[in-house]
Amino acid sequence: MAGKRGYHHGDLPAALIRTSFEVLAEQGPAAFSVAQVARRLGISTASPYRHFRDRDHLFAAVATAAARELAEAVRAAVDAAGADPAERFAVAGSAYLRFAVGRGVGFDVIYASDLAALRDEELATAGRELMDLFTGLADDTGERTKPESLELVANLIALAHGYAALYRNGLFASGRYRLEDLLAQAENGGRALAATRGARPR
Amino acid sequence: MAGKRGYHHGDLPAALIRTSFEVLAEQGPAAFSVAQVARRLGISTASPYRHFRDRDHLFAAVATAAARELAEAVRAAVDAAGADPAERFAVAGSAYLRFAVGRGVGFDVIYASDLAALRDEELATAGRELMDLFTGLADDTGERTKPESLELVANLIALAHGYAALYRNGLFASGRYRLEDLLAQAENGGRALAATRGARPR
DNA sequence: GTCTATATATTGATAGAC
DNA sequence: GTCTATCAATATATAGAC
Repeated sequence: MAGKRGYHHGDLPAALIRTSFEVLAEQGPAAFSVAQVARRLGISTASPYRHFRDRDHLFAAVATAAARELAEAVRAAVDAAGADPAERFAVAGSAYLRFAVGRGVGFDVIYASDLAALRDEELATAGRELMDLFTGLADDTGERTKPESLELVANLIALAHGYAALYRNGLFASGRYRLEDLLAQAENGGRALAATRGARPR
Repeated sequence: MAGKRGYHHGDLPAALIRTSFEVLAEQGPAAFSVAQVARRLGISTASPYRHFRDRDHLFAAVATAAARELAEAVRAAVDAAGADPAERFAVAGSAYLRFAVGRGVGFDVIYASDLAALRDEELATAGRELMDLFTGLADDTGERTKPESLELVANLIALAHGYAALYRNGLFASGRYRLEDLLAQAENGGRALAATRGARPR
């Protein structure tokens, strides 16, 4: 397959998304560029525009894939965590952290305000399902009103995302911090958050 | 002062730092550029290089100023919060969030790994004092070993920074979230974190 | 469907005039 | 100490050949 001379790809759109993840993992969202992705694939900088209208449309496709993969990673981690709701909730936070660091993509990309303007249906759906996953885990931790559940989710996401952001560049990037330790800390934080009001049905 | 023809400034270095804050507040660290700062000040793009060796040295000066102002903002908020240690700790988190959103600068800039290579003594000192402030507040919340205190600080910072990052771009940037609500949520989160093991001397 | 070539914009940084 | 002018990178995006 793809044995002819010149530059070919069985599935360039898929290859573009895959390579975009590589760039994001190594340099983060801010440094992401269509040109760099094209260069890595050994294709011209014009080729991506045959498949994605512009930078943002490629980015949206990457964000959609990321939302799905993140949801899958969280589900897997939670399933492996046992039955205790607070534990499952806490593990969801560390799974987020691990994914965001490893892939260079987090909620900042998946829910980026720039991408919201695109009104991409697939991305919106993937994003909604991802949020539903987290709110479901929060609901299981105790009797809560809907706003209380949402606040709990927001706190967990903020905690995990903050760790990820500061690990990539900032306070925890100095080399004095090991990711494994931060994962454990984020889990402890998640447990503390889950322990607030109503954690166990009264 | 500065009444002569042509472009003058009583204190261009200070004006560069001030204007840098404006750019950061409006566009964030990723979009920060020397050229844009110069444009805003109505000076040539060459002028800043008379006062700062390069982009990173200007950035370091901004980060230093930010570290000091942030420490001041946290101190003021904490002083206004009363005597309860857990409350003071929680308020420090929301003060961080408010500052990071308003100024466009947080621990990602102040402790940026790029700037660490500069070995700027003033920045290092300001950064250390900022961390000491937070660890002091954490220590007051209960009997803790040093690693436990550091973990508590890390959790608070991550929580607050995550909110700030996602408010600027991401989950909370959609317009459906009000900053005041997020500030309250971050404070609740801070209280939950402070309530972990040893929050009150046993 | 991919390429070459190009137009346009922005950036960081320097040399040299005033 | 500020300016004009300039260079080299790098980016997005398009037109047209193959």
